[in-house]
Amino acid sequence: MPELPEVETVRRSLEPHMVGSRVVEVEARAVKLREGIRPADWHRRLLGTRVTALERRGKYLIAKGERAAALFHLGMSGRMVLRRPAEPRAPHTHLVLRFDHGIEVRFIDPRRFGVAVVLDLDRLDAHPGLARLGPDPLGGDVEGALQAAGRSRSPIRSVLLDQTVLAGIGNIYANEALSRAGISPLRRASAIAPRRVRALAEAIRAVLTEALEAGGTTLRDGGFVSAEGDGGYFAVKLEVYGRAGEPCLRCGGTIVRRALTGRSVFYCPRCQR
DNA sequence: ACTCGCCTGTCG
DNA sequence: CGACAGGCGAGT
Repeated sequence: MPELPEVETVRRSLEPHMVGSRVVEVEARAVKLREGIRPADWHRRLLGTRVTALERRGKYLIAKGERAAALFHLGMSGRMVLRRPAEPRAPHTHLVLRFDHGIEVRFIDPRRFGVAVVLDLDRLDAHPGLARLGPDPLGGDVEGALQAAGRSRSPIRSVLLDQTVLAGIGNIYANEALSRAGISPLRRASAIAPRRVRALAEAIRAVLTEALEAGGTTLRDGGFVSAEGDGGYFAVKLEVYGRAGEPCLRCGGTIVRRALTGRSVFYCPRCQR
């Protein structure tokens, strides 16, 4: 579900409630996620710790504590929410951290593709998910990253989903950036002229910035919400994602959907080449 | 560089 | 009922 704008939205909504606060109670279920929750780790190493920072790297969130760090990834269906202890638990609540101010942070993940793991502070960079992340599209050199990947003969959509190239882009924003840049998601990365690579870099920055300002993309299923429970309203600005069969906003032609390596691409065949 | 598997939920 | 879903890594 969550890509960079959604994860950053969650980070911002959690930050004031986590940073500077102390974990006074931990409830952790031994559940198999992409990286499973080990309750003993959470109790031994995070209970009693004050959180000093909440950072995002790509689609990962890192809560740094005084003695250890907690690494989260929301996978496809993960959520982190702020709740009062008396409020009922949503199904698939796998981890609850209660803070000294009385509010709980709950990690919920029905499909269990997420990550919630305790790490040594000095071994964060050794974590396989973090070690090979490319630059952040909002802070790093997007054009340079695309140029470096520009020899690839893979379809450009696949390159944009590669987290070692740029960290944080998922299927929605890959499709949207390509729409804005007028590039077919099926085009080989190596066959994009330099000026169009520049346009794509700008489109990536723009779409992620606008989506973040909108508080992320909440589709009709309402799957994504911030930790405060708010949906984002970028869905109304989507040009192609989820719009198969609908008219292209530019040329009036029909948006098509097709499978590419198992995942959908959406594009206007007339506007995107 | 693709395919598949991991899971549950929702929509047509 | 099948198709599909915002991700990712193992295996080939």
